[in-house]
Amino acid sequence: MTYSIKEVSEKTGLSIYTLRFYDKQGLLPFVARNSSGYRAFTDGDLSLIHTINCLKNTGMKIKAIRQYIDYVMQGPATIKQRETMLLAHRKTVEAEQRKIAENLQEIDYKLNVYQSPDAVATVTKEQQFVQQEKLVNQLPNPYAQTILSK
Amino acid sequence: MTYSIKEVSEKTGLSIYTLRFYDKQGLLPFVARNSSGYRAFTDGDLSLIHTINCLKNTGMKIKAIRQYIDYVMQGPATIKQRETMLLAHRKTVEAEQRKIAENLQEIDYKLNVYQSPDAVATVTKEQQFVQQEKLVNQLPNPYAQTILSK
DNA sequence: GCTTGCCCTAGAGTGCTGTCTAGGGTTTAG
DNA sequence: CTAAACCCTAGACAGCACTCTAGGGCAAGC
Repeated sequence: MTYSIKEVSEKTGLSIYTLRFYDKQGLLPFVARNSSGYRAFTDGDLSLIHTINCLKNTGMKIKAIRQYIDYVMQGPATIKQRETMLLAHRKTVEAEQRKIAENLQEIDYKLNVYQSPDAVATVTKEQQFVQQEKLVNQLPNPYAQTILSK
Repeated sequence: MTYSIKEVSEKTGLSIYTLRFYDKQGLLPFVARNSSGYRAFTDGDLSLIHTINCLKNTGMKIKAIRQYIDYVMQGPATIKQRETMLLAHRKTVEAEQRKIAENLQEIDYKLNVYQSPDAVATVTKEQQFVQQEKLVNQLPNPYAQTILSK
């Protein structure tokens, strides 16, 4: 049993365009063609596409994914290289995750300000401060309202 | 005290090109100009650029960041809208984080296979399986080595 | 007054990842 | 036999976020 590109598109959520694009980029060298030149996807192919999707979803570049797939196509001899690649990738993904978490914390800090009962006072004070800075340096005030008490 | 674009570039890690690009995109309407037409960044401006950076680092699109900055420029009246935006953004970032974590788990599964003492056997068996699939469906075998023990 | 090292704008170019179009072949049901 | 619904390729186009170039202004030191 094999699947057409449309069926694979529905199974994976990748558009037909994307599947053909990936093929063009050398990500799907394992997909065979039938006698009419149509792509005939097997279950094993789907499993590999799933792996490609995981790598893509974690931010790996297409060029790097192609490198990984190339290793897969060369068989068991490249297990060590694959391990090295995936370890390095995991490391970068984890670093990226940490960075995002940190930035999210700063956003949460902003949110706390906005959700506090003193939000208006805090924000007004901040705006006064930046307007004061512009004033001191003889710069135009770019803000909508001028809020400068005394 | 104000900062030149070069100083801000060094402080923030954003290239001068990127800072000017952000300005062109309407992300820096708060940055004033001195008498020579040069951008004069204040400390308050740096703080806002920091916020922009947090939003960008968590994947917010420039267009959405501009919307947020527009709210900031309108003063305390838009606190509610800012809160709504940041809450929605936090939700999408958290969803994205979860998705990445899930995909990373699948990559870890692959890594476990590669790191196991039976790695060669497992990978060989997988390759035999996919080659068998191709054979059964009368498709060419795209793999480097044919490993098909009876 | 001239070189050096900044600053500016407008707009072209790049890299990546798709997405779509044009032109054409195949398969199946009526 | 033909219409509908698939499939194919090559290559154009798009969206995003920069990155760079060309052409020119300003400020400080020699």
